[in-house]
Amino acid sequence: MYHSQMSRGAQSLTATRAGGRRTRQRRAIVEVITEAQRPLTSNEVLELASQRCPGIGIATVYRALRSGVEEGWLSTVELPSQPDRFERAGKEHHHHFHCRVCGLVFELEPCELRVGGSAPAGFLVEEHEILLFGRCAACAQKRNPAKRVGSSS
Amino acid sequence: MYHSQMSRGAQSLTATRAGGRRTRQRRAIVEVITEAQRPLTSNEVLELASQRCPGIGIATVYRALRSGVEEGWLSTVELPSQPDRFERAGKEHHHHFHCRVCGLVFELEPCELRVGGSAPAGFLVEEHEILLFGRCAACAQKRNPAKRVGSSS
DNA sequence: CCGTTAATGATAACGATGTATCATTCTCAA
DNA sequence: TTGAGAATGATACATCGTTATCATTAACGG
Repeated sequence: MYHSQMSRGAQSLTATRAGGRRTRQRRAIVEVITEAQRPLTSNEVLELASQRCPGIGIATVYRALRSGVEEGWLSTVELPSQPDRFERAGKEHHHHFHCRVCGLVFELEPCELRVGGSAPAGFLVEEHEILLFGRCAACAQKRNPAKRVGSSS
Repeated sequence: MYHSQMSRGAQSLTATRAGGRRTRQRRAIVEVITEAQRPLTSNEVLELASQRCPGIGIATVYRALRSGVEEGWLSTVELPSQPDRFERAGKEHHHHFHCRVCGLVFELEPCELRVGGSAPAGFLVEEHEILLFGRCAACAQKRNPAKRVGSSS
């Protein structure tokens, strides 16, 4: 083990491949995010990825999410008083619906609203965010009976 | 000091006044929030109230904010990745503008948008929130020269 | 196959926000 | 005026989401 090729892999390659090594963990993470039809929290990613890749750790999830955002294929969905969620980047401009019953966040149809004019004079609107809160279809159905509208007692 | 009225204030009054005792601190807190034309964070409240009431502590601010919300005269303004802000309750339905330069949050004009239809079928929209991000008038003006729009180098 | 070294997983540490504790001060009804 | 106890201020503590540390594992170019 101590001859000729000691200096083999030394400083040979400079481009280790954009996106890093293809590990089971990273593949699982990319898959669950791609297949989810809604933005996922780090914990949701962990749980889903664990099914395909048992033993995967939360640190790995955070690392993959962070580099995904840096590499540009992931985008962060921030809602008030909620942990960050992540979805694939590059979709059409859209907003989200937060179900207060099950806590899931859903994507809404692409948004063509122009809100520039709603700010006071002199204000420069660079971006807008619209959030809807309520019950998703599943939860609205489940809870409907309990939600009767004020018939006397 | 140890006669007749030992049992005076014992369990005499049940109604200590809704809203509690009128202290300098609470008065200062209510004043700064009332006078501010925008929602304030706990720290902003602390700083502003400190001017009228030197030595006031952050715990007092948090306590007053919490009971203000419980009593109903204060409402919480939550934006993504931001600490809670507080404004007087009871205003017309409105939204907020978050200046990315100075970080201040401003109230927008009352909102008459109806967004019920934008959710998928079966979804029940109970509330909506609109956020604008950009530069407030002051910051837009200050930074304008630096913001030139892509004239070659 | 081999070695370099990036990636992993367990977990400690972190920063931010907010709450609990507790001795002291101050309000306010009597 | 008085005193019960609400409110205060200093600060310890709790929580949450996330990042850093570090020894171990494993991807992959040669």
